Amino acid sequence: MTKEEEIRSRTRAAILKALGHPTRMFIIEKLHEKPHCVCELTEMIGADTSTVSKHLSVLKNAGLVVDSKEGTMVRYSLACTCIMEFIGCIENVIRNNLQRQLDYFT
Amino acid sequence: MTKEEEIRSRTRAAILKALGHPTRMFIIEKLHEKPHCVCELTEMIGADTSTVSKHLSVLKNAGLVVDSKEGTMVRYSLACTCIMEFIGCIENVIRNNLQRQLDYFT
DNA sequence: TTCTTATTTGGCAATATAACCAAATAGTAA
DNA sequence: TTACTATTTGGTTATATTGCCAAATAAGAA
Repeated sequence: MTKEEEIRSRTRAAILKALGHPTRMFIIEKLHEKPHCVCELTEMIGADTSTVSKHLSVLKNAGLVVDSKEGTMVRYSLACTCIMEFIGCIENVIRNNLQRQLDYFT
Repeated sequence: MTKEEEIRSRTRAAILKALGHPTRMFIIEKLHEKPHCVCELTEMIGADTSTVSKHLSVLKNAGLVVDSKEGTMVRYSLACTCIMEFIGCIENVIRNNLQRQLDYFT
């Protein structure tokens, strides 16, 4: 593994890692529908506001969402629209995984 | 968040999480080129064989790679070909992230 | 300036992850 | 059956992540 390959892998993994949490995946799905503020997302998720804020921070640092101030409220939007397209592809993997589990118990 | 939404997010996150490590991203890239056995990947990565084996296990459990036995050797192949397509999209995010950092220091 | 609302950050504890090493397992050759 | 090679699994330790709570910060209204 060359230094370039390591940096490339590390950089990519950092972004994928940001998506590797249920709450953040939910946020991405909701932002794909339309932009939301922290309090809206917090209400839908049902966790502490600080927890939601931290997840948004992770996504923002990864460059997957962007924010914009509107008074005291911060509105978050999806910056990388191909995620849900990729998720569509992931559904096939999920389906195959479930089928494999089903076959295992049959 | 309904129960369905939670399960959906959790399932998707589990797969994205499997991609959230530099070594596993490297493996995905190499398997995209052509199938490899553990010893080949271990040589390229430079980590312990057991470490590489565990990473492969994570990817296999996520349904992203498949394996096939050939004598004592196990050959791993990419099962989800759209990953590298998504990585292509991620390159834009990475570029934007770097640009943002550059702007910050200028 | 003070108060209110929204958001972010720090601290802490619990949980999860990842690396190496050694041992165990699996398949093939002798 | 034994020996060899490749791979997987268990144990351990260190690090990273995540949730909640409390405190701090930011923006606007009064």
